[in-house]
Amino acid sequence: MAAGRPYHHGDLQRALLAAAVDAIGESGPAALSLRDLARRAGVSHAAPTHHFGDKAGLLTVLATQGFDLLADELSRVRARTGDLLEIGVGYLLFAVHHRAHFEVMFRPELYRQDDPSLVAAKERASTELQAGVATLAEPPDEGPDGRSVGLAAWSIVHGFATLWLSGALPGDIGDDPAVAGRAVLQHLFRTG
Amino acid sequence: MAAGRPYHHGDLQRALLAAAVDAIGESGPAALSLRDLARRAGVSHAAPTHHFGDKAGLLTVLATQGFDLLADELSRVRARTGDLLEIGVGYLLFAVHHRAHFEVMFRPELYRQDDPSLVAAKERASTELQAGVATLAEPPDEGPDGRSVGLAAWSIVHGFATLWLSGALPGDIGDDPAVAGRAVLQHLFRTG
DNA sequence: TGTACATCAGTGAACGCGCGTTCACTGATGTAC
DNA sequence: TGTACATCAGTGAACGCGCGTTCACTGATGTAC
Repeated sequence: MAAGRPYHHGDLQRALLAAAVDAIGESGPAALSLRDLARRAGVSHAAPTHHFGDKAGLLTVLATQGFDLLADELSRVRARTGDLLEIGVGYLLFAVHHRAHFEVMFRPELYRQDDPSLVAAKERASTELQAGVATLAEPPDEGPDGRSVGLAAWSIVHGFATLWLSGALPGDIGDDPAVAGRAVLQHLFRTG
Repeated sequence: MAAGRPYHHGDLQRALLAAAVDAIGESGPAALSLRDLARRAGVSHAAPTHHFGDKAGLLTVLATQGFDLLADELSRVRARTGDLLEIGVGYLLFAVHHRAHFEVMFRPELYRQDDPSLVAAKERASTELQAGVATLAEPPDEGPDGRSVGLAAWSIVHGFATLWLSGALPGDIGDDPAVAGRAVLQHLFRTG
């Protein structure tokens, strides 16, 4: 196999994305540099340009992947449990297990918000979230702000995930985000 | 007054912090450079080092200011209304009106988390938040996770603020965060 | 009221670094015939 | 089955840029006597 490193990498695009996940995990998305990714992938520093054009191009792909992964995860949990609380926990676990993706997804200034694949992936995730809210046994009162229940669900779950990732939560909250999250989320979701 | 720019600035520390707020508002905290701040303050590029040492030093001061401002704001709203929903709206408005401070506060990798002034300011804000939760008419059930009500309140408010700032919320939500926020927060806080 | 001196605040030149981008190139692969 | 050629993927040298940091310096201020 590794007979002196072939000229062609074979799967450089994927390798660079994986390197980006590692690098973001270490120093955050803003500190990302294409030269560093090339180094991690064992490739010349000009190679990434070939695949992504520039940093925003790479992060657009990463964000798109992220929204797709999130939509998949939410869909899976909904099919399995049909329970909004568990869908919320799924969102939380996605943020913790795909931290790099999650951080990029919610810093839209880092990528191309009008990219068609990105827009599509974002809509898939958004649709999934709404479908989750619709599982509530007691549907929200209708009217102009009927959707505010969905925004409340999204807010509490997103807020807990963000606070967890930033390390702002009390130190004795434990290290299992699912357990800690469920205890918190039930205060909103117990109505469902 | 401005007779040919005096050698001494007079209040450079404050001027640099104000410049930092502007710069962060434009490009986020990660893109901050001390040389840029010096330029904005009309001072040589080596001057900031004199006051803050390095970038983390400056951001530590900014984060400390932020936690102090937040504690002040929460305290004021609590004294005026005694209502957790309004305290939540106060938190939201702080995030929107002091966006640069807020963004730095919740990216602890950017500053010195063990700085004594910072720790003190953070504790003030945290204490205020707890006092706010204590205004709930119906106190939460006690036991090991009695504090989870407070974490739920913090999560929903922090999540809505974060989503608002990142532009992730639906476009037709309007441009008044207090109105939009109140509609969402009441789903959690109506019990109080 | 005056003088001497210490301290403080800001200057500007210099350095080395990592970055993104460009460019002519070369090695590898795939396809037409 | 073989050959020619187009296309694609990656190279490595070069460039200019903004950055943080260091350093000897100078202008301004405050204080002791």
